Amino acid sequence: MPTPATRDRLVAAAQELFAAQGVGATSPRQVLAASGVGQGSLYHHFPAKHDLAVAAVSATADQALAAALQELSGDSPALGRVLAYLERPRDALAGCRVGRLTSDQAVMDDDDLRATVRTFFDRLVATVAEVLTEAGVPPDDATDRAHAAVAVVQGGYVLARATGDPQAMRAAVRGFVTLLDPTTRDRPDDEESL
Amino acid sequence: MPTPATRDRLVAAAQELFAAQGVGATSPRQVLAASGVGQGSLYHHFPAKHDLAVAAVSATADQALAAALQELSGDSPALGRVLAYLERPRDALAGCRVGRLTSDQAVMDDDDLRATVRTFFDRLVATVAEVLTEAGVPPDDATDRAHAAVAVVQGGYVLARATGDPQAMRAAVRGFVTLLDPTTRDRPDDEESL
DNA sequence: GTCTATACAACGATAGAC
DNA sequence: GTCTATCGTTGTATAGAC
Repeated sequence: MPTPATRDRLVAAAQELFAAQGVGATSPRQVLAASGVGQGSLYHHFPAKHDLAVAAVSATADQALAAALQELSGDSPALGRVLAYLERPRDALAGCRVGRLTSDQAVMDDDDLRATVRTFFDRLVATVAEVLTEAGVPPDDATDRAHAAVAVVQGGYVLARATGDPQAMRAAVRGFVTLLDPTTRDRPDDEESL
Repeated sequence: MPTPATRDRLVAAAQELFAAQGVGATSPRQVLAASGVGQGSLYHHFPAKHDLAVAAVSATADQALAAALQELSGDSPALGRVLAYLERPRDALAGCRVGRLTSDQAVMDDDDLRATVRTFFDRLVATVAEVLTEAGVPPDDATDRAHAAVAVVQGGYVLARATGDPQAMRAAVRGFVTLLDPTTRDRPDDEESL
């Protein structure tokens, strides 16, 4: 299909709008305007808003999960990979594109969308737990710490958005990392330090 | 004023609806229906939805902050007070009434509402940091760990809602607590254990 | 497959009687 | 101070020509 892929333009526009304002707060009309497509085309490709939302949210979750799994895999030391995931530079003020969906009523009321969000976090936490186990943490502790690690990042987004300060997320991560791996205390901060 | 306080009924109904569905997703009409008040009464007390939202969100934030500060103050050992805050039983699937507002576009687009949310978290984090300092943690670490503690709770809400499992929040808190205070490892779990 | 035009409900807000 | 009735706009979705 050599077509300019109207469908892909719609999905991409929906992903951006969903990330910026949430699913429930984004209207099909806005997606049309942002993508430059006509009314009928949208409803040709996606019979209802639900169908567009499923396509866009799935794409966003897939992309986010792939990025995280990328960081968590590899041959470098296991604990270092977890630290890399925790300390990855993030657009803290924008919030997590997947995590934010948990307070979007339009998402939680839709079985398909809720399942997508659930799968993302189930896999993310399970992977972090595996890597921590590989790092020598006992399995039970690894599961709890994996939950804590993912929660610190998600909560860091909340704090950063609430206070309007991206440093709030960095402080939260730092507070957790220095407990998880005390040897990081004397390490130079390798991120932008503004 | 011996009146049945129509205004209070409106604010209370708005608080519940905001907690359940968010601010942007709640219409004045729903507040009317839930409170049993007439159209004109709402707009008599609150000229616009913004005014009702400010009253309801402020009340919710005030109540939530008072509850947290209550737990964090007192004469018991400082570290124990932080643990009490972290481990307090929470309705994890409902989400944080204040934290969830950070992904509500209607809130973030309103200067007054955003300021209310910000003040809540600024004060909460500052108080946790003070108590940690009182517990003997160096000031810099105390600030980072306070951010981490509040973030773990907020992220615990996200995980619990995402997975549909209240235990996800408990796992996240446990993962953080055992790092923050290793002596808690051998402690019996004093909460309801499903 | 894409477009313009339109339908119908719910939104936030106002008017004006009581 | 409270009510019912209504306004103009935007939401989701459909109709039907091209």
